[in-house]
Amino acid sequence: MYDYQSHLEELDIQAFKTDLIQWFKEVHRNLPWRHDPTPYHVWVSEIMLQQTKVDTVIPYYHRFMEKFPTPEALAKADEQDVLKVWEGLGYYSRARNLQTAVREVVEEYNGKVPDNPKELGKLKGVGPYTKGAILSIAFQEPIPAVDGNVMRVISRILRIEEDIAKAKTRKIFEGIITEIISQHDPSSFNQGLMELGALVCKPKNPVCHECPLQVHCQAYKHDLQQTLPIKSTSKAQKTKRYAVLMIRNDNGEILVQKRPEKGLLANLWQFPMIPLDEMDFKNLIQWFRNEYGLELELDKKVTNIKHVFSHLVWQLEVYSATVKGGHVVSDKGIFLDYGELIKLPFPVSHQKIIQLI
DNA sequence: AAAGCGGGGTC
DNA sequence: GACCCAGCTTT
Repeated sequence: MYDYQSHLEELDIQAFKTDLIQWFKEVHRNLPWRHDPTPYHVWVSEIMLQQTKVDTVIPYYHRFMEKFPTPEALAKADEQDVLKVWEGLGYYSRARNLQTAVREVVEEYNGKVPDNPKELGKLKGVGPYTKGAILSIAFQEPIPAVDGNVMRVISRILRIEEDIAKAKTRKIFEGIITEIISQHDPSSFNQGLMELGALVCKPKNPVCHECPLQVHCQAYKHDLQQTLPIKSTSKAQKTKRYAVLMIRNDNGEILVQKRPEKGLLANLWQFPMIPLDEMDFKNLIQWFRNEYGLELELDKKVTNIKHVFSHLVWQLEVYSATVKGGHVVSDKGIFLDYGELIKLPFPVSHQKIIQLI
């Protein structure tokens, strides 16, 4: 393993800080959560930005703040309404954990977001990165906020060849940032590293000729900017096949059901899905009779939908069908008309099916 | 330490 | 297609 410690000792930390912060103040993007960086604003934005690009987050952030402008407003909201605002953003446990944590802040901390690592880090959904981001950006505390950008930028600057996919590698970067972070403006320092990672020191084809830190960069010096950082690859996803049923009753209402409160797409809604690897398609009518006590009449296959998640792939075969009668169906589902149905949060894969109605 | 957890953009 | 994104929780 290459010795990056010598490069850290070699680094002109004062010039590095100055160059980074000055660049950030000159070119930083005008983002909505930067207008008034209260702890609540920073918190919500940082949760939304987890594994999600800035451009994707912006419209969600506006809608979220319009609907839940304060911790108190979010605390007393219905979880289904929070999920509806989050609909399409993904990683829905972020929204549920955020509300859980905000409720704790309102009840235990009088609505004030904790300004110390110990209490902040206990909040649901607030991990090492988010804790550091809130403390540095909202409270100007010199705490590292190490995300993928920071690991990439610092890997290149100091020629670090540790595998950034490994969990323990993050601690190496936290140690380095703790040593070099600006005590005077930790907010601009941390945001500067991330902004640089997003705009200049990109994963592929970094724009080194525009980089304010070029003179400090070991990767540039040795032409390793395309090689670093080192990141091991994850294994391929598995594919699961489902039949998805668009079932209308006599009133033209459609059967939907709420997903379980844990696991994939928790507490979101969907059209009934039958795993085709576990059951033969020809048994579907019988299965539906047992499950719902209704006589299903299949109409036709409407379409196929392939939906890719980070860890698996859904192959959906969408069928239209009808039942006689069928108004209320216990906790396994409910018949709703279009106007009622679109008030509920659906995953994107099933939003595509709603479009077919 | 590894797996589970979304969805969209880029190359 | 593969990669990656202002990561965290659970196992």
